[in-house]
Amino acid sequence: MTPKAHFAEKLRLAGLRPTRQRVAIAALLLDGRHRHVTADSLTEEITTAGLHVSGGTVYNTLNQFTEAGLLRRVMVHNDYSLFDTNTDHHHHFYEAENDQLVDIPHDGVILAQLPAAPDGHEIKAVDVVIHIQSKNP
Amino acid sequence: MTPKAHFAEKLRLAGLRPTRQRVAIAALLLDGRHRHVTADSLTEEITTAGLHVSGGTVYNTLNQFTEAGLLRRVMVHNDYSLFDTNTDHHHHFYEAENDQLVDIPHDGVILAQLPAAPDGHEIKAVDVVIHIQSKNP
DNA sequence: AAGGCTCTTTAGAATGATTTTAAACTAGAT
DNA sequence: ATCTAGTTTAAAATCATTCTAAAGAGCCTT
Repeated sequence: MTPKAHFAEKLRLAGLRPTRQRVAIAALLLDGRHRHVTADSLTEEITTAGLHVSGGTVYNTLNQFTEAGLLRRVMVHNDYSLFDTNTDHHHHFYEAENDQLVDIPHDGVILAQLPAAPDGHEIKAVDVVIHIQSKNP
Repeated sequence: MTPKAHFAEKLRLAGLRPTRQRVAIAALLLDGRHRHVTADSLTEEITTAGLHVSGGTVYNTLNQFTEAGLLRRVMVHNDYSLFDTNTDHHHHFYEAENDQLVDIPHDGVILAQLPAAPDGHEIKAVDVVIHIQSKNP
């Protein structure tokens, strides 16, 4: 199976029509490497790859991939959106000084006790962000 | 001590010059009630109180109060900033459907094990957000 | 392989929260 | 009362993201 066909199939399974743009972005983001991207950094990657995708489509695609569970949105500040290509259950260190996000392995944080969700609700996800700063002395 | 003097003192202790606007906002936000506000909802409160503070100052003040530790910024989405008047260590339920944020009592979530911070770094804060959704059946 | 229907992409305009600006103002020290 | 640095103001600017209307492309049916 060609790589292109592989990603097209992946998109179909996710309920997304495999357009040229979505396949190209999937090839960049869904190749198994674990990293964090922004609309901006992704656009750079696309350009570097000698391709062009309009800004609106980059945003749409990131949102659609996230909704489809192919990406995960990480909340650390309100400046712009961050997406994690690792959708496995894991948490993050965040260093505000350098706007640096680092994955914490799955077993690095253990939640011994979760509160019950409010009546009529269920837990969808648990996000843990550990804010860190460089030590002074 | 008049209420005004009380809040002025509180601001001085936090390293902020107690201006008319900051004292007014402190009186609204730092009275001990635990709640979540946005720049917008705060502006409404100010108006309801028969006062006026310019938009820029509302934003500046929220940022300054946060930096001074009088408020806490809560990260749940990238649409606008949320501030918590409760600065004690606690976590949140977040229901995206209604953009509803609910405090979890301090002992509701227990982190049994924290990972060590990366070399040369120390942990500044641990934020836990439990995303919830209403149950279908 | 052509037609058609719907979904998608595009460039550019629009939106909206937040920040910046430059001038007017004020808290607090002298 | 006076001075100065910090603050407030209204308005403009910024910037990530979304929206728009028209052009394009999957893909199903002939």
